[in-house]
Amino acid sequence: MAGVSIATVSRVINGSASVRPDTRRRVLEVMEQSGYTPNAFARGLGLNTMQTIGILCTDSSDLYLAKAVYYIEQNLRAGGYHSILCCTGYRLENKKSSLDLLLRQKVDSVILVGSNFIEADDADNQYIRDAAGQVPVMLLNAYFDHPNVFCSLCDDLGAMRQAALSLIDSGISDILYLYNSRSYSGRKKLAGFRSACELRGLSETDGLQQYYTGSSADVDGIRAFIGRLHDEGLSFHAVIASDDILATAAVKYARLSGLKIPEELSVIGYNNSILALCCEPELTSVDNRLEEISRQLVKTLIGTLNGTAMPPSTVFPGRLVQRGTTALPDPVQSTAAS
Amino acid sequence: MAGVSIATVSRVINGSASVRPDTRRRVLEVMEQSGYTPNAFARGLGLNTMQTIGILCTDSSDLYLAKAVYYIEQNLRAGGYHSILCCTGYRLENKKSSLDLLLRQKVDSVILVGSNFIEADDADNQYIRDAAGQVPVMLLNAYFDHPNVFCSLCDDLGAMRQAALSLIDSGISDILYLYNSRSYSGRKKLAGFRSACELRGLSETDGLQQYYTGSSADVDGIRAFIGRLHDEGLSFHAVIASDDILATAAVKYARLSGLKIPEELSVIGYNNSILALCCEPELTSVDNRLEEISRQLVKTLIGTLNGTAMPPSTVFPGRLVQRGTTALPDPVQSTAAS
DNA sequence: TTTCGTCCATAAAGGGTTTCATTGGGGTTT
DNA sequence: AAACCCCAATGAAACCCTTTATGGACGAAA
Repeated sequence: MAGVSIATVSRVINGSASVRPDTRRRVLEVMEQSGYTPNAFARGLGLNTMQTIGILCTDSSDLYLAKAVYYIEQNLRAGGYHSILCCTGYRLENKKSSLDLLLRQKVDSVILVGSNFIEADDADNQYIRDAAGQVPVMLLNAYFDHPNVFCSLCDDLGAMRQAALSLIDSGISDILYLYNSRSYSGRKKLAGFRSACELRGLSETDGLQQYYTGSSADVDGIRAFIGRLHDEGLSFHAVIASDDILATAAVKYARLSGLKIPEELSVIGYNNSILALCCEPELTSVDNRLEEISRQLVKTLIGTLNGTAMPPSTVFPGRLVQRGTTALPDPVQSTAAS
Repeated sequence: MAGVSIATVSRVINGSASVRPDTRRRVLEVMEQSGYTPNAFARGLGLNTMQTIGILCTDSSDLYLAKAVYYIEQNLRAGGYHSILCCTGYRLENKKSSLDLLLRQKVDSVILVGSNFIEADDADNQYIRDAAGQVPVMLLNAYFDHPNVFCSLCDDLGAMRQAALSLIDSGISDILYLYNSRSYSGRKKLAGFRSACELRGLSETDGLQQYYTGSSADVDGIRAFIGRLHDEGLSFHAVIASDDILATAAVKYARLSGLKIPEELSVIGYNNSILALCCEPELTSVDNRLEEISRQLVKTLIGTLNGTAMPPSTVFPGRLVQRGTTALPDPVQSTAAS
């Protein structure tokens, strides 16, 4: 207005139609000196988007998921999107209602992080299909085959199989696989462990798959659990865990039992988190490429929103990072935790 | 419309003016069966708010800050607000531009989490004052005296003083205080440590304040750093660290040097994080009441947004959680990590 | 002179909220 | 019982601030 025009300002802001250079400059000048800022709500109303993505995370205080959220947010912002975070916990009802909340907020898409039970009772996943009817739905580290649902994940099964194979091929055949059955990824990795056993004809080691049912933060409880397994006669010379906390507890168990690591007990964790570095000795752990997975997810999302056809899923291979809790022949370099 | 009215629907939705009960019911009924959802953008335009709070976090992948963000989000959502997350890193420029981004997005308030350097060069804080001119600005665990700026924090200084006093009074006078000088809270806690030394006439122990300048995630580097300090002739029988990672490294140092914990070396960490439980022995650590601080912050925020006059700052006392790395007489109970 | 393009202004959505005016019913006064 | 008043409930319309479709003005090329 101060300058000369009215809706031309809009064209200047959005760079939509052609505006004569000096007109553009004049408008920008006035905008500058008057401190004008376009109203985001009105803009949203007109464009029907506020460039906002909903991140639906079960528990962003979890070490691993927090990193996921972090990477996602970074990439989203770099792509010009805002992230609205929503922590749902693990109860289905809360997930549903939070998702509704986000959709009512008119987010452009929803990213599900740390969603367990994706394959549990398939009827439980109807809410995902419903959401996919409205916006593209992105799944981090989970697979779900449905139109308008996109996934970016690590081949946890393969990575775990590889880790188990490494141990077996180094001569250790009694391996305790430790996981939390409530965790979808824990079960997925279990399949990888089983696969490795079968490949090497160790099917009789089935008895060495144990799940821990307590709180995943109760390190000492986990340690005691392992101790009880041993006392009950279970014999094992290696522990593979579905996350670094469980593995850390195994290391503590070994220390308190006087077992030498890795001579008498090898331990492999998962996620390659900071916990792996806090261990003494440092923990061998599987790096599941969280940063790459996250980046790819956002890349796929933005491509989709721009109308580009994107592959419905991308899978990255895992990577075993060897440190002090194993003595594997494989000359994998030790690397900083991700 | 389907029912009978037009703007009455608005009243029903907002519960603003009085609507006859049966009319309300009829409207709700139609809304239900027609699957009507008010358009969030239009709503925002009319009300000039979308009930959204910006969380400006330096690094939400940090164990401690991730928890902070988590608690804040939980409380905000319980209060009917959405959280838009923005990770800025530690560079001032990024903080400023991210804050602008949020304000342009018309958030109702901004919460700063993990903002170091709050008291560094005061000119650097102008952006906070500017923001406070537009919306209430909330500071988690930092103090800033300015109109429309509200703080909720733990008395880290006092808590650290108390921790140091406990050690000193148990007979240990050569204490190494370990921190990262880039961290605002690390310096604040240093003041607490100094205060304790002065109170007990231990001013000559000033030499025992050491800061580590490397990456805070490089546990082994920190351990080596402590080793060098020792090799250079520094003698200490206790380590107090400004976070649990540093303390964990101290424990690793002791183990590798063959020092018995706590007989030959006592260690106290800070934050009472999961790392404290992963340590062997478990780490004595200061709990700085993150959950309460966060809850109070959101409470203050929502009160302020509702027009209630709120205290500009609330301070919680810290709490020393004693575990295996100290042998203090103080009969404080061991507690689960927060 | 006509035609075509470029640049810009006018005006119509976009979908709610809110003020204001209207209606009607119940209680009070006479 | 009639007149009056007041208040609760509702509808009509202005408003919030952009975007975008439409069309007009103007200059250049044919």
